Amino acid sequence: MGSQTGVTRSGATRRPTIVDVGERAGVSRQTVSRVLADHPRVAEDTRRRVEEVIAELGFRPNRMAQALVTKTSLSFGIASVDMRNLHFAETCSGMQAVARERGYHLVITELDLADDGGIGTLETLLTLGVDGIVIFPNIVDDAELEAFAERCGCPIVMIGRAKRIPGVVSIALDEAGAAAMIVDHLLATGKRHIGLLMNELFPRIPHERYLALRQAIETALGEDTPPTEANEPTIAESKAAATRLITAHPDVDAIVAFNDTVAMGALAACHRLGLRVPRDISVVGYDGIPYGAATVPPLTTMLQDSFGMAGAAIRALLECARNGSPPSGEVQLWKPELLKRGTT
Amino acid sequence: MGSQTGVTRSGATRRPTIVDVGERAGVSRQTVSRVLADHPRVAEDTRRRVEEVIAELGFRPNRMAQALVTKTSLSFGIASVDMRNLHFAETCSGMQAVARERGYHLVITELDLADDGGIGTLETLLTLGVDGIVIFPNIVDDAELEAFAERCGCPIVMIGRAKRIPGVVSIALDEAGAAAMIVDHLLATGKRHIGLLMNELFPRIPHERYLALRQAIETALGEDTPPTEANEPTIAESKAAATRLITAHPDVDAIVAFNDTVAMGALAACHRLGLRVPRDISVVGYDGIPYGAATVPPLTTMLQDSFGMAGAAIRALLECARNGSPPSGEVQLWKPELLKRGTT
DNA sequence: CTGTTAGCGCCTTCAC
DNA sequence: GTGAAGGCGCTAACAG
Repeated sequence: MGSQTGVTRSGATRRPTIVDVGERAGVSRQTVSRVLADHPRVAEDTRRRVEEVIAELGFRPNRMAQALVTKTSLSFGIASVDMRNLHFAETCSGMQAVARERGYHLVITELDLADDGGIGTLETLLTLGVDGIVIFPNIVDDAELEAFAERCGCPIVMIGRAKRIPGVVSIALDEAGAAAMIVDHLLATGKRHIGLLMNELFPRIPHERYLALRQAIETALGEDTPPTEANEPTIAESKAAATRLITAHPDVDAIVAFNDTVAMGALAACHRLGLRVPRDISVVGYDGIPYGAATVPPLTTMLQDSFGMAGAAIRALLECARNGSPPSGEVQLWKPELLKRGTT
Repeated sequence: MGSQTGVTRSGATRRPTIVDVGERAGVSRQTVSRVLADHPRVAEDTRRRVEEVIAELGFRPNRMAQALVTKTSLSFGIASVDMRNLHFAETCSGMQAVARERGYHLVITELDLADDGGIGTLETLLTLGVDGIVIFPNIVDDAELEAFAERCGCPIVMIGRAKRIPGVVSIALDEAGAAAMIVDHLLATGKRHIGLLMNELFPRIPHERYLALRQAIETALGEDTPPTEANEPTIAESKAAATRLITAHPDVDAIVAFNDTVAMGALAACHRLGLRVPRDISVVGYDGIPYGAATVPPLTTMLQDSFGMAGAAIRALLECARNGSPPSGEVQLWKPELLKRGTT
């Protein structure tokens, strides 16, 4: 007997294949394949018949089989440092929307830094046949990433880090511009002693945000190194770090935090210490996460166009996939926007 | 010439295959396959030689080719209603950790409700060959989901909704227990007029949380329907809804919100209205998201063991995948824990 | 212990 | 316009 859409030993119905469709429609499987691919040279009559059978059987082509022969999986790999990061979640949602429009899906994973400093995770994505990779943010060693980019045979985009690496597209905030805007704003509101709460999660890479803020503060105030604490970006750690910062430097009248989570921890610490915000002390974050609107007072933050950046990342990958060209190694700097709310 | 690891037309190096490895090690590709699978009947000597060549070439097996023949992709599909939901992000991170341990990866997607009310998205996951699906939370029509579960041939788990659907494992909070704990706690702290801020994002399915809370309030206070507002779970919408609720029902002295995001919006609204929390009004959320620790005062919330539930979901899928059995249709109710903080 | 044969489901290249 | 081979990279089932 020929193949037959029926019941397998396990009791589950076997999914129909193009052969099943072909037999039922009285054509070869090749013709079915042509219909699926919207090939022009198919008789209108044949096409309709095949499409009917496809609908009848609920046939859907096996993407893995397609990928095996076309070498195109219609999937992208997304490697995040921490999926619980809200800014990542928003970016992810944006990437997914753009990808879906074009028939792509996303394999999302957390970088396992213990394993090869993250390269192992990227290699694993390759074995899945992804057509491109987004790293968010890139904390892989530059040299290793460059080597990987060269041998991996698929385009790579990193979000959140402005660094020119051959074969890698970089999409990031204009940190220098952002820092200048924040410092200007704080000075304009009468602040003079800016303290920083930075992220030391990834000591192996330089903190562009930190460097940019320090530079902006030096330029504006002529000071040298601003008082700085570094901590993991959790509420509890940020509260503790902010308390340390304020205790050690009682003259600090403004805190710039690595991101909104850190800023919210800092804000809570200020309240606990009995400081009035923004009168005694200002607080600024980065990212523009929704929860910043719920604090008292609402958090001033450096808004990132997560959705726009997410779309740009996927579009860059799609572009490379379409014309087979390797990524240009370009750096896209996105204009920041300071959302002035209650904490400044 | 035989196959040769070299440069393709596009300039990218072709990934080596088991044939390449076999040729170089002087064995058949089948032997390489055995080494990969840790098959016992391979000469120690041969195994070592093959492993050397594998390392030398940087060979990694093509997962799609493996999946095509084994009918096991070592992947699970995760369908979320909204990836930007922080509770989902945490669950996702947990699922990913457990899955990775067992060599599985996750294809994460948002349910496209416009397309077949979500079934289309699930069908797409099937074409990718996923070995199981997690729906979070399930907002697909019950009858449709049941039909899908029957024909899809892979196990399905839904998180966040306690409903017995044949062929679907349900992992959810014990809503009745949670509601009783909250109401008891509010009564114990002297509150008498509980208002609800619920989620009407998915009008097509009953709100277990709402029903449970209403039941608990009726039981404890003998009241009928508590004052309720429904809104999308954003900060802004929640602020507005809370304001409406309080304005319309000035005697309300406690608000129970659908989740922490809604609760944070409500808290902000209370502050804005000049109400003292918890003295004038209490606020309770659900989920235990980290940001609840940063509000002033910190948010009282119904803690969910996201990580535990995530692990249970993946483990249920792994179990089914391992012994080929369909899911039992069981309902796992997880014990809630009330995290009493400053807002009550 | 190892090699050979036969596919998994699909697309590409050629014939007709 | 359509069909018949051939193969993507891998594993299962036999041989030996």
